[in-house]
Amino acid sequence: MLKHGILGLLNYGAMTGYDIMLVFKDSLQFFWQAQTSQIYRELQALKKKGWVADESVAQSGKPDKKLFHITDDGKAELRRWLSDGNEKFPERSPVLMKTFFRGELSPSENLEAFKSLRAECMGYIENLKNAPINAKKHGANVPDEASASLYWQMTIDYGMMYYKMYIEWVDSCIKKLEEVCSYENTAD
Amino acid sequence: MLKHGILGLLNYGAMTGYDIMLVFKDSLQFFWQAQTSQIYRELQALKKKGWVADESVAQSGKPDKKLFHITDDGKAELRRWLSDGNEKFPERSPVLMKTFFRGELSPSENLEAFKSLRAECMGYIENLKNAPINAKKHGANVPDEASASLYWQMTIDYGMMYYKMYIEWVDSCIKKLEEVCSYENTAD
DNA sequence: TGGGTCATGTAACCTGTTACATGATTAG
DNA sequence: CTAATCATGTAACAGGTTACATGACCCA
Repeated sequence: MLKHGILGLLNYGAMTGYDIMLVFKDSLQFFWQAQTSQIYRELQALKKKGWVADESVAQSGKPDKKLFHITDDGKAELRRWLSDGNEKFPERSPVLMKTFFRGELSPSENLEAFKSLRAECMGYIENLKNAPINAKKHGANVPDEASASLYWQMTIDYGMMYYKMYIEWVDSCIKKLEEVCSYENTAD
Repeated sequence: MLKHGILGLLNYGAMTGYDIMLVFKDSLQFFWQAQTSQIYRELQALKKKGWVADESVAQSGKPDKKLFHITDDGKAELRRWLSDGNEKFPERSPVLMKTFFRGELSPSENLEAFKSLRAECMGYIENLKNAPINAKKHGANVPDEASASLYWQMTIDYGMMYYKMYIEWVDSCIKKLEEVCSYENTAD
């Protein structure tokens, strides 16, 4: 998965591992986070497969950097991946896994957990609002032609709809738990 | 993650690896799928940590089975995990990763991909509607007291809201692509 | 007699996480 | 002088995937 993400980024232009890390942080982090160490490892794996090639570039006043660019084989692989059907569902959710078993804890403990989850989601929405600004920071490394930015916008739309739905769900859980907690209090 | 899911299930009662696999298939598969081989491996790991214990049970006309049950240490670990804050966001989305790079393919190819994604989601919704029925198939292995089923219902609610949101999103993508495709046709 | 269900796993591999390690320049 | 930024990685570990392997019973 990460391999193809990197391939897709290099398809926009040559980049160093460090550049790729920055783009992930600013533009893809809301649906995929990647560790720096993993990016460098995947870059080596991609090179071994012949999908990317690199050249060292000396810089004055900065350490040398390795510029990676996509090869013809890499482009072919990128297109193969894109054409190769949809990714399988469902996506794993650690949050739901925990929710499923919350019967083991008290309603008031769970209520607190959902409240903090809500606050976290609000933060992510704020973050997403800055996505268009973030993307402009590295103009060259991110799609700017109309066709590419159309799809980039789709992912942002998804993020917004997703977090809004998430907050609605969390609110419905909070409501249910507040009811349970109020029964408990009146029973005392 | 899987470790704690298994621990949570065993907290409802003793089960074999095979039982656990069935519960995953019928009740948790919409937010977590687990391979049989992985379940058996995790069971061994859980045993090594002293969180579960097993006993062999001979059966007439069937192979022997290993019944696993949770230990006191296991219960303590389950509660520790539940109390230990929320799982980190965001969850990874392979579908969004692919969407991001679709500029490389033609709008009509992408339109087809979204249409098949839509059909897939509809199937998942139908499946989720059967979740309550599926859960009854293994009564003993799934929560039935009011407190536990409250949380189980929350995960189903999430699933429903999630897939509805997903279909809305896919529809908005389809609409955008149909516009682009119609421009292309009139330009010919 | 062939497929489904019950029942258990091993081995190799791939992907992701965490911790550690280095070193120069530049801005406050 | 110190923290941030640019720049590159290694090692160990944890978690998930795929393929393979076995064996008995039951039903059609």
